[in-house]
Amino acid sequence: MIAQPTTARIGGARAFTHKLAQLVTLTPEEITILEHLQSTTRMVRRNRDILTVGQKYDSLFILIDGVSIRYRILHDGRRQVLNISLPGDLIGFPNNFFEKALYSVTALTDSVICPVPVSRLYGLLDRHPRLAAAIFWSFACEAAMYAEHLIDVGRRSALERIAHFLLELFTRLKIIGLADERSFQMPLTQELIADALGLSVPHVSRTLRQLRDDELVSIEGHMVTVKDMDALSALADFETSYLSPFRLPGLAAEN
Amino acid sequence: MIAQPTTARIGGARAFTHKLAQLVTLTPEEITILEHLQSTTRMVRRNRDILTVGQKYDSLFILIDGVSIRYRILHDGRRQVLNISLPGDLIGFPNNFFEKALYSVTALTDSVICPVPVSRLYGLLDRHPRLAAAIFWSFACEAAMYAEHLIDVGRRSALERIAHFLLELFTRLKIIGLADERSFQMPLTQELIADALGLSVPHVSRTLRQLRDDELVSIEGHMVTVKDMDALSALADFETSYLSPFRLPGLAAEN
DNA sequence: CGGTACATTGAAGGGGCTCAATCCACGTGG
DNA sequence: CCACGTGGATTGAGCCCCTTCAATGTACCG
Repeated sequence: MIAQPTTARIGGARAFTHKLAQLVTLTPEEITILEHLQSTTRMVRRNRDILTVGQKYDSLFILIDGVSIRYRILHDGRRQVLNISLPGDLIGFPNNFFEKALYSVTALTDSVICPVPVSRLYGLLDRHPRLAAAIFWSFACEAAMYAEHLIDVGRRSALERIAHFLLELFTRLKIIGLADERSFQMPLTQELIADALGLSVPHVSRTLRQLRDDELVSIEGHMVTVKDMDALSALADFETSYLSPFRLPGLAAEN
Repeated sequence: MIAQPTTARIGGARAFTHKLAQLVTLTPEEITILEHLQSTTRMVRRNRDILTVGQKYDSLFILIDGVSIRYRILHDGRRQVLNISLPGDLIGFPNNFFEKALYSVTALTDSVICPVPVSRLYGLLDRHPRLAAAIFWSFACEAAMYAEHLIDVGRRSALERIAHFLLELFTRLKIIGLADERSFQMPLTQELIADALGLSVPHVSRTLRQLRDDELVSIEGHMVTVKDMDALSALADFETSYLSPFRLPGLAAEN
């Protein structure tokens, strides 16, 4: 009833630059640097690892195109999806700051990524602090998503949880121009939604049905449409401020 | 049976410097800078906010002494504790990177904090990149704790969850010198443990009893002793690598 | 000595799980 | 063009882990 990852790509080459540009007014020079950062890309096939747990990495990756998940599998096979990366997201935090990657990251669709050596980032720290700070902010934003995710699984009912999940995904897709006014393509299977939200697959199915029965959303194929944004937001205790730009303290755009 | 926050302080004035020193070999100059950073401290009473949701902040805070929690309360009163800060931890990430603080942080014990203006941090970026990177790493470590926390509430049973929680707390306290070889003082009430792990208070109580009955831990007053580290770690799927220092890519200590 | 805050224990109920069958869409090959 | 295989979604029955509600116990404190 919902979705399965297809080979169709989701994303756009300018998502990363576009996201940072919302944070600080980029100078032409900075834009050039960013574009240059993204000049060498790599293709990753669906279901292949972008990062593998236990490996050592010296680069972060900008996800140019595609959808990927970071996850952990417990000894008995239970899986927890930790987060979902969309085009324009940075992959590898906090993995790359440890001796060995703590989690695997797998591409759900054929994807395009762009490696960014960490040494290069440290170079940015020096010479382009505003860019570095903007990247820094994107980590803060990711941490905020973690927090909301934690509230989801810790204290929200299945119905609230899925409502919140749909709204967050919708909002993130909209920010990068991959959602319509009120609808979007669901990039995840119900099994992945279950593993992200700490639910079982049958219960995800039942809960989605209830959201439809309550006329809060409609689902046709992979297309999810928010029918009553206010009611859904109220149900989920959702508000967008943790996803949208915001400010860089001490770093007002000088121009 | 377990704990309640007392007025007794937990912590030590050098915890923050000490933690960073484990990351990079600090030069005397860098140590001086760090100590200078922590020169002006502030007292916060038990049950007072260190940060309040919705407020605007231009500083991070180093927690010198005491224990605090970051949390969110939903409209109907359910609470999710997002993380627990111990002496030496930085408070205010990611809160201070948004226009308004997303969550409140409350002191559980009388605490000593030290404000660090964000502009000061950006100054560090420039002139002392190794220090800045070490601080940066502490954010990565916090993100890793978020991830483990998410696995706790998403995919671990109550027993596994509490086992993991105890081990993480034990390990963190040990790193800052506030735990013995196999035991530590529990700084949280069962209600706080419940709200951190997405459980009810009675079930926390029952589950702790089971851990005692199974001879995995013993609890006497506030004192928690790990009786069988291996069994407890196996139960919880716990290993310390996400908590302990590790490496700063591209930033080997030059001396 | 009574009050407050926290912990413990029990009984009953429910939300979500497990297990299992069925259904459906789609792609592939004969 | 159809048969079949596969991955995913749906639905149902029964159960269990954990919750809720409520009472009791206990330490500490003014």
